[in-house]
Formats: sequence, C-alpha cells, structure tokens
Amino acid sequence: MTLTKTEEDYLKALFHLSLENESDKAGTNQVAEYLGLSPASVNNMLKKLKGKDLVAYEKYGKLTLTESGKSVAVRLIRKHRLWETFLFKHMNFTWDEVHEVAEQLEHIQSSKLISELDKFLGHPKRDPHGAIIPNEQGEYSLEPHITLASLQVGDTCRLTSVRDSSVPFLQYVSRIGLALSSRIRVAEVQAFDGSMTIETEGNAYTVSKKFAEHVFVEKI
Amino acid sequence: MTLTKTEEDYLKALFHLSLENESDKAGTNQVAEYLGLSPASVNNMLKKLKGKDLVAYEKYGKLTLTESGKSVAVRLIRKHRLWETFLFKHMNFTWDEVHEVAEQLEHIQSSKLISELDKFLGHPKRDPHGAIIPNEQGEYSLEPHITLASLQVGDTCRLTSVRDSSVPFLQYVSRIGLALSSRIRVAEVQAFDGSMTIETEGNAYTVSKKFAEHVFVEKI
DNA sequence: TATTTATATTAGACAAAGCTAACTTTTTAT
DNA sequence: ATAAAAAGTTAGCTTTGTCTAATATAAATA
Repeated sequence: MTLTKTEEDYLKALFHLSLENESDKAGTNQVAEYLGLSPASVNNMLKKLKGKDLVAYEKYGKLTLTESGKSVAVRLIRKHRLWETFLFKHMNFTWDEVHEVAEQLEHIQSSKLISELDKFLGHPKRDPHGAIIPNEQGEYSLEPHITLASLQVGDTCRLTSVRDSSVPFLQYVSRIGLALSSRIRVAEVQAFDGSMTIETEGNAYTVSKKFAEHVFVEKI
Repeated sequence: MTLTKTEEDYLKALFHLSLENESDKAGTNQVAEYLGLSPASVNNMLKKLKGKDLVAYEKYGKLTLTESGKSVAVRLIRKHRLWETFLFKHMNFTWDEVHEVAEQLEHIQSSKLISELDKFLGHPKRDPHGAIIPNEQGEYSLEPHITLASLQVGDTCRLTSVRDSSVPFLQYVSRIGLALSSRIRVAEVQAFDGSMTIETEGNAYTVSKKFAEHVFVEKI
C-alpha cells in the first residue's frame, strides 16, 4: 500500500505525540496543533487512516497507531535521520539546517536508496541531534530520557541529544557553546522557576526550565 | 514564486518537447501524451502556467516556454542529472535505475543542497546517460546530436549519450554490450528498413533504425 | 450533581488537478 | 474548396485534503 506524503506526515505526528504522552495515545486537537491544521481536517484524515488500519480509535476516544502504522512511522523516522546525517556529514549543513530538508527527503520512495545511504554513512547509530536511528528492521532502543532539568546542583553530565529540531532552539544551544557530548555542570537551580545556571567549558550560562527540559543528558 | 511538483513536471515536459520539435514549440496533445494525461487536463494547467508567465501561447496556438519558464525547467534538469550522478557514483545504482528515483529527488527544494551536491560530485559535466548537466547559472552546451542512424557503412564512432532514460531501452543497450564511450563500427545498413548491423568489442548485433536513432555518437 | 469548558465530530464549501463528453478551430486531404 | 481528421477548448464532474461553523460528547469544576 502506497501512502501519500500527507498520510505519512500524520503517522509521523502520531508517533511523536504518542511517545510524549503517557500510554502511547494522542488526541485529535493535539495532532491538529502539531501539524498546524484544523481539528476537522485531522478528524477527516483519521477516518481514512483508520480505514487503512494504520490508526485505531473509537469515536471520541484517544488515538493509537496500529502495528502497521507504527512500522510506517518508524521507517519514516529512519529515513529522516539518515538523510539528516548525510546532510550534516557530507553536504556541510549545520545541525539547525538539516531538519527542514530532511522533511522533504524522507518522502522519497526507494528502499535501495535508503539501504545504500545507510551503508554509505557507515550504519550510523545517531543523527546530528543525537537521536537514535532505527535499524533496517525498524528496531530502535529507547534510551533513558533524563533531561538537564532533572539534575541537582553539583551534578555533572554529558549532552546526549536534544528534544527539539527547530532552528531557534538549536541556534540557542550552539550560541551558549553546547553541542553533542558537551560536559555540563549544574552550578545553581532557582527554586522559584526552575531556571538553572550551568557551566560548560569554563563559561556559565543561566537557562530556563523549559530549555533544560529540552536537553537530554547522561550523568557522569 | 514556489511551484507545485505538478507545475514543475509540466515545465520540464515542455522543455523536452520543445527541444525535439522544430522552432522550440510544443502542442497540447503532445504534452498530454508525454505526461500520460488527457488533453483537457493539460489545457487546464496551461492556463495557470500562462497566468504565471511561465508559458506563452495564443488560443489554439503552439506553446513556448517564457524565459522564466525555461529557467525553471533548466534548473530542474540540472537537479535531476546531478541526483542521477550521485545515485550512480555513490549509491551503486545502475544507469537504468537512476531515472525513476531522480524524478522524485529533483523536486527537493534546497539551493544549498544542490550546490553542495555539485561540489561533492566534483562538478560533473555529464550524467550517467551522457547528457550534459547545466551549470549553476543554467548555462549548458547543446552538442551536435548525431545519431547512430545517420552513419554509413564503414563509419566508426563512439557512444556519447542516449536519448531515452527508460528501463527497457537502457537494459537493451547494456545487453548488447554498449555503454558510454563504447566504440562502434557500422558493418551493414539495410536499405529496406534502415536496420543496421554494428560491431563492438568484436561482437556483431543487428539493431532497428528506431534503436539507432536513440543512440548519440561522435564520429572517429 | 449541574454546569462550564475542552475536545471531537459533522456538514458543507473550496482549491488543485485530474477525468469524460461535447464542441470549436485548424490542418490535411480529397 | 470542401469534407474529414486532428488538435485544442469548454463544461461539468470527481477526489484529496483543507477550511469554518455548528453540534455532540467527555472532562473538569463549582
């Protein structure tokens, strides 16, 4: 079954939202917000995807991807991340530039191209944002998602990946000298709003709680 | 102005047909045939493209691309041929496999990606079918299109490029041992139907006139 | 529990790009 | 020069994916 670009975008949205929500479910309005569409449009498309057995839900109920829908989504994410890696490593793109073009490239249909690209890149495990790339079978490890925001004063960590691929966020991360593998020490946390002062490479920066929640780390 | 994939496909079709016809013009039915659509659909789209000043024509008259339309088409052809080159040289695609995927890749919008790809490939002059790749400014040389069919008994030539990118044609070319730069000698020509017997690498094959008209050569 | 708010659905309209069938204009051939 | 054929156009319908406005259900709160 061949899906349209639009159908693929819905499945990917559902996959991402399911991961963020508890219990692998998402809501119509949430999908609409995520894709920048009206709830009516989303409802309309959901009917079609349900008919194709890619999404499961009861009227007025929460949405889940079926196994088949999940598999399509994971393959898309694999393609997206492989293309991001290609753009970053071979086309001189910066990490804030790769997402937009990969959004287009992920819809190219050619299994040969993807397996060759994977080989060409040396079967990379992570994309330029540190996100894990699912393998050819669609398997991927869900690593512990510890955010910078969960650390305490005095803790030291290493930046493993970022939650957001948006240009403003990534440029901000770079601006304060952070990148994948950066070592970070938490110097201060404000009880008032959770903002924290961090040290990296000898410099100190104060960042909001929201920011810290978008940075994944491993403690060291 | 951003064009849809569909609009781009029409412009590319018009460009190719204009080159094949005398006087850089094409007809509605011809475009319909080329794209596998009904003349009515084509007429419909032509109105839109005329409104955007990409195509020029009078009612019931022949079609030409405007300078602006030509420029869009050439940029698409450049992208198509660069992607074909990439697939062939780095993704282990054969020359009969590249066209289909390049048809998709040519619609990716990113000028940075194309200029980086060009650099990555070493600014190639020709694609895997021997076709000339327009440069960044959209300039390209129209080389003399001498076909194998125009040669006489005893002439010797080298295969420079092929007119057709279809899988059956390219597989046939390969099957009889021909590739870019192959040396060919014309051993015999039938006055009856123009079919010709050619020698290459010590083997002889008889091919139709139609076939010979799809093979571009330079005399040696 | 009753009411308000949030979420989800339906109905009806629209634009893009396709189609068929009918019609008009141009070209070709008798 | 006229009739037949080919090419181009128009009208009206279809599908896909979007929208707004109105309505129905579920969840939250008073």
